[in-house]
Amino acid sequence: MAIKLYNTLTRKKEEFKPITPGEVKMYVCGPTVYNFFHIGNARTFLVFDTIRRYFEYRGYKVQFIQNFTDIDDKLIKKANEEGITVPEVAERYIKEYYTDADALNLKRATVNPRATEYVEKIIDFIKDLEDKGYAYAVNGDVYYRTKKFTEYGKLSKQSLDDLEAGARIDVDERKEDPMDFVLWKAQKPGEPGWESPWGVGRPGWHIECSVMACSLLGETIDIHGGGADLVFPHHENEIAQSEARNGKPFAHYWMHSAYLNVNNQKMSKSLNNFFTAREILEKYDAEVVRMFMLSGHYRNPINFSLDLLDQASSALERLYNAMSNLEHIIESGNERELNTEEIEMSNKLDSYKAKYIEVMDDDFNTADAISVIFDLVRDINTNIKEGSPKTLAVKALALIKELGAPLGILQKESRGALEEEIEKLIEERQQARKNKNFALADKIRDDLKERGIVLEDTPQGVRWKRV
RNA sequence: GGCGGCAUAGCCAAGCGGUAAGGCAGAGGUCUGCAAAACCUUUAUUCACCAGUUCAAAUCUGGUUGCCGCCUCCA
Repeated sequence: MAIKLYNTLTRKKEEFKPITPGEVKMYVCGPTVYNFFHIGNARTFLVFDTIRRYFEYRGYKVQFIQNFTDIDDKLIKKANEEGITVPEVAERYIKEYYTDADALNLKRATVNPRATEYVEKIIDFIKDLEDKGYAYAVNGDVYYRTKKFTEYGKLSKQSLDDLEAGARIDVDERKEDPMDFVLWKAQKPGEPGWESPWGVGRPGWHIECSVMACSLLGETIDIHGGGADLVFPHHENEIAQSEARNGKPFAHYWMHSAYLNVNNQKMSKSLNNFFTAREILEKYDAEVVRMFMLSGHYRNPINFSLDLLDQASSALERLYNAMSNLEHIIESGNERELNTEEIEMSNKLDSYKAKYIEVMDDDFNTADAISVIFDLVRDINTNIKEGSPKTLAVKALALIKELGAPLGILQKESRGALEEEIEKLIEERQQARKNKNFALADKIRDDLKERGIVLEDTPQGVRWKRV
């Protein structure tokens, strides 16, 4: 069975057919590095990280490119405010990006290209557009001639005429058409600039993605992704630039993640209603954040709140409890052969994996995938208990981890070994219980709890976990 | 004005033509020295509303209401 995904370009779910068999070339628009990223940005990063991991899980080799926009008005503004240079601002927030992205357990991209590393190529690209009549220069600025690209609007399903009707008033009069957008900006006093055929200046925003995607992945790529707010104009413009220059489709599939809202309103830096990923990660484990984000479908908006994070945390805990229980079964090590029922259970485990793949193949339905894991866990909790054969428990535990991996959850290391001193205390408590000295037993249990070790008594002996 | 999305239990959320997944929270029970964990039972005759199509609709069509987004930098 093949993976199906929703293509914004066709507004339909389509079967994924790679350009090169077994490979996925994907480009995802990354952050403008002038600030910490917020939890809404994190959603997009997380969604595409999961999609990438899932492709890998299904055996694809994925080339995952995510750019850093390191030259733009906001960086310049920030640099001026802080009295430092634009490259210093970029350097700082790229570093901060990695800090937070790593904390969120986002897999590192194959390449994180930066716009400023591609200025030469950007200039060449714009020159090509100019040669083909798709670009024109005015006093050091260069604009894209949207009217000439007849398919303009095909991604956002907007027609140029309607767009013009709704355009705001502050139209630059040097443009031939209000919808033309800037490819190259002439340098203003105090701004960084690069030499170009049109004078000193810097790239416009949209051009960098066209150029970097093309340079690193080729003229046609498999998947281009980003947040829903990039559909228009950013991705529309990328298509116009790339297809005008290369004369072939830019990306086969366009994928967009829905917003993360606060009180049902888009979280954004301009609305100033955001939480940074960092401040959330101070209070919540990255896995909890992932659990929360992936509990809804990536194309549906989700509302953000601390209460929902708490719910996700409780849900995750249920999963980890099951894993912890399996570890205990494995440690107590019942080596016997599987009986008929257990063989049946072992085979049944495989059916959960099949179901998981089925729902994930269908446009990355992580919500369903998580529910499959919960169904699996309920079955395991019911049918694999103290006294079950070790091999069965090993298989069950491995499966939970396997299914959690593409989602970036349930990968925490096992509990590890206990310190000798604590083992002694547990032993002491067992003695106390045997002697019905429950006061002492409970005191030891409470003390250990203070130290982060929770004890649970089972018929097969005491079970412990770290909290 | 143009384009688009959403409305499912107390909360979150999947399902998108075959008779309401899953999680959180709550209630009762089993187990336990007490706990914890786990399990069992329970919580939507019903999917914003009104028509229609169909043997069959939360799912399709038309309309109504409400909310949100893009068209301007934004993930």
